[in-house]
Amino acid sequence: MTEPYNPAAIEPPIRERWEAANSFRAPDQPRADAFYCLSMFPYPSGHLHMGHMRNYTISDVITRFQRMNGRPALQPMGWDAFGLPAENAAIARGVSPAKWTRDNIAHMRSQLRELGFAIDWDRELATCNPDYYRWNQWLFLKMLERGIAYKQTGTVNWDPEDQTVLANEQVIDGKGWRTGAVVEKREIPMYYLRITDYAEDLLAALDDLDGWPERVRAMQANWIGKSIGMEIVFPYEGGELKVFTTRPDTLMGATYMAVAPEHPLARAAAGRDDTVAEFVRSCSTGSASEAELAVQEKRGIDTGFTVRHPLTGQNLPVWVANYVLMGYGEGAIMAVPGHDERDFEFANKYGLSIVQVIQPEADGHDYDPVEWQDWYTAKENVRLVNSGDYDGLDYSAGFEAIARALEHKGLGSRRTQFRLRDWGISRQRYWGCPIPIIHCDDCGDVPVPERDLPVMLPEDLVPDGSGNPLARCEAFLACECPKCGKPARRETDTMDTFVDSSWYYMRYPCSDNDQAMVDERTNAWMPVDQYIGGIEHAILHLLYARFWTRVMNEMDLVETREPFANLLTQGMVLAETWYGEDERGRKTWFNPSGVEVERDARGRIVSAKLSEDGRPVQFGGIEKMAKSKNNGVDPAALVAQYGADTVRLFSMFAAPPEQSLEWSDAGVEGAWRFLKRLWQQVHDHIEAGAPCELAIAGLSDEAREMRRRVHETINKVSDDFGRRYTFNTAIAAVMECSNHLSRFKADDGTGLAVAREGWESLVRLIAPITPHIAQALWQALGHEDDILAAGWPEVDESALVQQRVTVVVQVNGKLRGRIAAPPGGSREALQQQALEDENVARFVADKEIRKIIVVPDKLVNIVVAA
RNA sequence: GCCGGGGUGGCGGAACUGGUAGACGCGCCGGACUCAAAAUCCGGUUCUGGAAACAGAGUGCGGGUUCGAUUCCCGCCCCCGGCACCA
Repeated sequence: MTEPYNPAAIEPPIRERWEAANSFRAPDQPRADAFYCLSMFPYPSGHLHMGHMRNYTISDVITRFQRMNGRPALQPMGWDAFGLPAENAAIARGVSPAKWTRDNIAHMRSQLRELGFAIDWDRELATCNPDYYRWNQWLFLKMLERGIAYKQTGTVNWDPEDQTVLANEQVIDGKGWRTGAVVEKREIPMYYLRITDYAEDLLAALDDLDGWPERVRAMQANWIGKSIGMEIVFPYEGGELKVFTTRPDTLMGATYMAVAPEHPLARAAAGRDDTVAEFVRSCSTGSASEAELAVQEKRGIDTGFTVRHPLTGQNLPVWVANYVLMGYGEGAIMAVPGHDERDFEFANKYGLSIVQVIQPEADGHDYDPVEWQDWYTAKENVRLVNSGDYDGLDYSAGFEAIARALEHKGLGSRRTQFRLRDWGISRQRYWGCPIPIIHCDDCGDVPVPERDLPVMLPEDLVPDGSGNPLARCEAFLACECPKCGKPARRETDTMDTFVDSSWYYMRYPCSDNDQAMVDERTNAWMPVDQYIGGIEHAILHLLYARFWTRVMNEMDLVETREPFANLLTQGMVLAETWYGEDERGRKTWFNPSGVEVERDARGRIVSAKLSEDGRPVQFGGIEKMAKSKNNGVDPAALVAQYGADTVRLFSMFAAPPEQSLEWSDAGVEGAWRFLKRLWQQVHDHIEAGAPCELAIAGLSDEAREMRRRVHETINKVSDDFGRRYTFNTAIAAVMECSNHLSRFKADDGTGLAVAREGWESLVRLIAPITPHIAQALWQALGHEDDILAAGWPEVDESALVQQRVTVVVQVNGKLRGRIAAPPGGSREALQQQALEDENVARFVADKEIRKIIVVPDKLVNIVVAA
């Protein structure tokens, strides 16, 4: 009798075996074909959640697949350990962010170990450790020297009650999350990194990133946002107003100017006119986030200033408008309400004049200055009108002629503008990497000398939500000016956590080096062969990492300029939500694990109740696992119940990695059943007796067909793992093949040999997904070695050849029959055979055959007259 | 608002280059085993009609290209991700 599948008994000893043999240690100096497989490192929030579980299973599957194919592989792990949640936990529980974070790391590390991931733990790092963040500081100082880092004012959300800078996330409906006070925008000095100097390169290099999803490249390209246009000068008494436009061809349609509330002209107007001042002030409340700004109502006020049109000399009024962003272009626009939707809306609201300057070449397009139409912004098949000398020109000729006229007058020049802004890295927060700057009354801002690094973050402070505790920590603040030696104060801002995550992958290969940020081992492993992480990081993190790598490359620290050769963006993990309502309609959300569902004969949900007390609950839809809807499923509990392999199997089977994944307890049961069955079937096979040598020549038709299925499966699964990364279909193929193998009658030595080849193949094919059971079965099949070293099954091409193929027959594109034919049959033979099919003949009858389409070995479509 | 993605049975999904829509799994229905239940095994399962053979319909909605469209094109609806201080 076979012992039933018991993961609680088999998994721990197998993990101990791997650990004792140091199986997952990657070499320091890898061979040329070595594979660097990297997952985005987790924020140590407390517990491993399903998103982590999915992410790390994907990278583990890829790592193990590469290892089984003979390539040395590095799969490291670390902790993105600085950040806001630690401060929130500190506020809520009075514990220091350092302790909270380190406890979380310890807990999550043990959770990861229980999942059997092939991680090289010797290289583990945490960004909150001084031996990591000192290199943030070191590189920041290098950037300052090179002018890549600089200081300038920037806008932040300010909570006037707590006297604290708020993250966008902490601003809810324009109010502070803790105080409810109306949030103000504030200008404060900050450090910036000149990512815009790299805009052209970051954009152009996207074309070569063919290992990245097209959608991520598109998002990055749009984010960088290259626009070719002109800088145009509108002169006025005592100055000139500069604007950037992508449509100089519409210059003759400019009827007013609009400047951002922070623009110098707006300030000047506010200084002499209280109404304008009041308006500018009103623009300073509310969130600084762009999404908020984009949906707010367009408002504005006339400054009373006018500027002269550079070509006509006509006076144009200057307005302050809340839809003009100070951070883009010049913070001022020439408004062409006739052909820009935002200007159009604004002009209609405030009664400003609208002039049509574009007209489609085709007839039937009337211009309506009240109702917006899409063609108003057209560049193709249009001519300029109401534009004086430029009438009749098309877009490019108009652009060219107006550009020349402006250049001739010295009132304009061609320019490329990027939407991308420089990266502000200053955060007015405690739990982050200190910015290594000292403020001296005499010498100003002085960089901390390299020999004094790291600037250590005190770890015993407990923030309370108002201000930055560093600003009250005398032990941290007090220092001497490195230049003049007088008493001075440290900078209390810390760095954006995106700095930490911009280079951690270059540190894993050399995480033990206390003399240098990176070393030759980094070059040996970089670039990352496969990077895996959430789609939500498609723009910011990935763009900053690409920028940071370029900077390090130019400092001769690393050889690579692009950090990630291949990118896989995994979807979110979703789950059902269930709620009950009280008399007042307030909802209470219940975890799906405590809900029992009743279904009708079709399988549709009839009703649901709490298993605890039978109270009825309502279905609230499928949503991202989150605390707010209480629909999180704890991977640790499932691992305890089913073992790591079942949880890994389900999370890879339920959806392809790029799509969102719907968690389902019943689906987990299904995965569990499959493993139980596989365990039983392999043991049944072993008990059926010893196979003899596999002699391919004398196989029965059934045995040959069985072998064909096995090798088709090897073919399919290898492609799914190696090229497509569709683990769900790989698993389906293994399941399908195991269904056939278990039914295959292997009653003699030859049959057993075919079955043995099949089971040994399947066990290895599933090993990257469910490594523990695969290892146990591999040993049961008589192998002593680690399955990682067992090699990947090879396809026997000769086994794939089919005796007969099924060809479908359509009449007018509708399926009417199937015929079996020898492969490689001629068109004529297939046509003939198709027409002889009884059902096909019924539909063709005596109708006139117009055409017959034949796709060899696949399909015949007979087109007949209606 | 802007940028990107998605929508296929009761459910998760498959169909990779325009060629059998629904692989695989869940759920449900029926059967076997059992005193019974669980577990396990066998069969069925897109919808409508039909005992069946088979026929008609069907991939968010409306149109188009094609011998043939889940796949390509145009218009629309809904859902999700990002929007620079959540990570």
